[in-house]
Parts: sequence; structure tokens; C-alpha cells
Amino acid sequence: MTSTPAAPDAPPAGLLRLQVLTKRADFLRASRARRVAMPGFILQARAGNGTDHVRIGYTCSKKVGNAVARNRAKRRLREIARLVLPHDGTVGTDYVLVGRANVTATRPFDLLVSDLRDALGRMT
RNA sequence: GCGGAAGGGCGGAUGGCCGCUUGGGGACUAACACCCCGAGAGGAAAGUCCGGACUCCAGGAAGCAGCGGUGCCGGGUAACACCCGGGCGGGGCAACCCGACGGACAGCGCCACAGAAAACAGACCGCCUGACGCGCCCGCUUGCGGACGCAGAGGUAAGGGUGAAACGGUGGGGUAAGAGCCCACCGCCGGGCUGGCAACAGACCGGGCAUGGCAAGCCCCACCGGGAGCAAUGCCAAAUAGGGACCGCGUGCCGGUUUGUCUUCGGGCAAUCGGCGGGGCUGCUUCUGCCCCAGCAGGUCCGGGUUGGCAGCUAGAGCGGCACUGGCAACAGUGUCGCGAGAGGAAUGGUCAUCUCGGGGCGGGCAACCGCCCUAGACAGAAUCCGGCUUAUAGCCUUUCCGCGCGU
Repeated sequence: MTSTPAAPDAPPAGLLRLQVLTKRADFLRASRARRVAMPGFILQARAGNGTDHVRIGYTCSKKVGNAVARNRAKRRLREIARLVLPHDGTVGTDYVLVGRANVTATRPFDLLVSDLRDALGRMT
């Protein structure tokens, strides 16, 4: 994969498009698949979703905190997914990012981004 | 200046880059792909505790029962358990604060511990009187008198002590000692009078006092309330099914008309109309209405199914500012200006700078203060929508009032 700098550029046309998971069943399937724990989050990935898209879901349980803390953690996870997955994701895979209490909302953003790249590297 | 009381307001700002949801517009047949413009979390969005709007269900109305709620009075409001004003009680020097604040002669129940006694009177320690007699002392006229103590019995509830509460309180008179036994004041009860819309207050007259507390135990009284909730509800599409079992009520009666059909020409059967009857529609009753009577409106259970999209969905008892009018006020009216999220695994952001307010650290200085560095830092995220209440909250700004001290 070409590692374009984490530039705040829009993903160029032609790169992978993301779809958001909405079905509870998809989340349950992903949670039973491979997982990689990182300091800022946990990545779950399940190949073969039967589509030609990269699909992504976010989970922040009540353990992460109150509603404000959960929303903030989810937004940061969404942002790193938006920056990394169109370049480094694998077609036909469902990814689920799970937030962690205190860490996901406070870890420096560039570390969070490199965490996701490392996690994807370990998956393959 | 110090200490205190009651409110009101705010709750970071600006910019760059990259995004999300949505309204409008743009060339195009269209798709959600692109471009432009606009909008996009709170004072509590929270707890889900009250009150409503709205939707569906119970056919409608009234009464009764049951259940739930409210509970000093008046006003405000769509409504409220909210708000405003007033009354009463309690706290505070005061500003001010607090109050489940209707009824204990409708009835039942309860009043722990302590205490003699806890609701109807009673008497533990006491106080007072004191028969018969006993003890002891004194006097002398030597068997009489007197003092004291004990004491059967009686009077009393002042004092002690217990308690949340002890059968009105304080003072005086009175008495053997005492007691509303009598008197004054206070309290209480009753009565009318005056003021007030009222809660209530005031003075007056009468009564020696009868009526302990708990209604936050049941209860009584007055007033209010049908149930479930936007996962309500409606529509569309797909998939599955085009069901089964049991219970209940029941296989009606009379009359008319026409049509069809059968006829042994009497009529029968079916359809149709009217009446009666039966059944169903909220726990009961009444009135009214609707439906059903050949299978079905109704009930219970089993099986199957239980996904997606659209609407509801944000402009309404709207909210806020200012001015005027009415009102002590809450609030109402009129005019004018401004604001006005609409997601749906759930948008309203991510990140980087700069600034400002507070906070922290270091250095200089007796101090006021000055310089440098670090740090947006409290509670917290709309979920149908409004009005309240309650709870959480770093820090900042501000108004009025009270007490004390100082100065004029």
C-alpha cells in the first residue's frame, strides 16, 4: 500500500468507499472473528461479507463512559477510519472498532492513526 | 471594610485544513456522484417525578362502587403537585428562611423505653389530720396531765422524680395540708359583633375548664382523574400463512310483499322488509346507539410470522427582547423586532494554530505588583413536542437588602 502522508486530503476518487454497519447480526459476526487489541481501541475484522465494499462499524459500550464520552470516542474512531481504511482496508471485509474507556478520547490523534495502521498490518 | 440574606445573567472566542446530516439551487433521463448558498445540542439536552398536546383502544352519556391523586385562602395558567399574593405556625438581632398547614365530640386502632400512673382516671416518694393502742420523755397531786415518735383509717395532688407528652400556666388569696376552691393576667371553649372575597384577625360578653397526642395506621370530608403510549399510530413493499383446537352464545318466533324454485295446488323452501325475542360491546345499574342470529361479533390456547422503507417529525396553549396598557405580583392584551436542530448503530464533528478569562509553577520585590512557563479546564449530548419540578455543575459577571465597625 502506498502510504500517503496522513495528509488531511480528501481520499482521491477511485479509492475504496466505506459502508457503515447497521445490523446487529453483522456486529455479532465480527465480534466472533479475529481481533487485535491496541492501546487506543480494539479492532475486529471478518473477511467475506459478500460485497465489494469495505464495511466499518463502531462500538462504544457504557463502560467507555456517559453519553458524552461515548459520542466523543465514536467520533474519533470514525475519523481515523475515514483517514486510513480507504487506503489500507481490504475489500469484502467487515471491520469493527471498539472504544476503550478514557484512552480512546484522550490518546494523541496521530498515535491513534498509526495504531490503526499497525493493527491492519497485523491482520494480514 | 468584614460577615450575612435574596435574586438575575453567562457558562470560551476567532481562523485554517479535512469531514457528517439536512433544506434550496445548478448541467443531466435518473440514480445520492459533483458544484454553489444556507441551517445544524443544553442550562440543565439529564432524572423520567408531575401537568398537557397528539395517537390508538374501551360505542356514547349519567350515577354508584372500587382504585389513584390533591389538601390553609385567593389569584394566574391550556393544565399542574408549578408560579404569584395573603393568612397561620416555627426559626433568626435582622435581611430573610422553613412548613404533607382539612377533620381527633363519625368510628376503630396505637402511645415503645422510662415512670406510681399514658386516657380514665389513678397515687410511688411526699404533705396534712389522727381513733384504739404501743414506745419514750417531763411534771407532780402516784394515777392523772402534757410533749414527741410509731400507727389502723382518712384528706390532698402543691413539691420530687420519668417521659415526646402527666389532665391548663404564672402570681396572689385561701387552707390542717391542698386544689379554679376564689381572684387578676395569659391560654382554652362557646356566642354574636366588627374588618376581610376568603384563610383569618380584633375587641366584647359568657363559661372555671369540659375537649391529651398520632390522620406520615385505617378512616371521614371536599375536589380532580378511563387505559396505553411516537417501539403510539397510518401507509407501501417483501417473506411466510391463506390455519388448527377448545370454550361461550346458539341452531329463533310472528306478520307482510314481491321474486325464484319445488308442489300431492293446501302449501313448503330460499331471498327480502318490519316487529318481538336472545346474544355481544368497561366492575355494576339506567338511558341511548351499533353489531350478530347460521354460524359468529366474543374469549382462551397452539402453530406460523415478527424484516425493510415512507409518513407521524417538528410553526406551536410557539419562544425570547423592547415599548405601551391593566394588575401589588404571577400574568394577560396590543404593537414591533429577532429566533425557529430533526438524526435513526443515531448527524451537529476531527485536528492544528492564535487570543482571552480563571487556575498552577518559578523568579524579583517588605508589599501592591512585574516577568516567564504550563493549562479551555464544571456538569453534561436532542430522540414526538410543549409547561413545570428535582438533581448535577469548574469558574466568572451583576443587582437589591440586613447586621457590625469606621469616616462624614
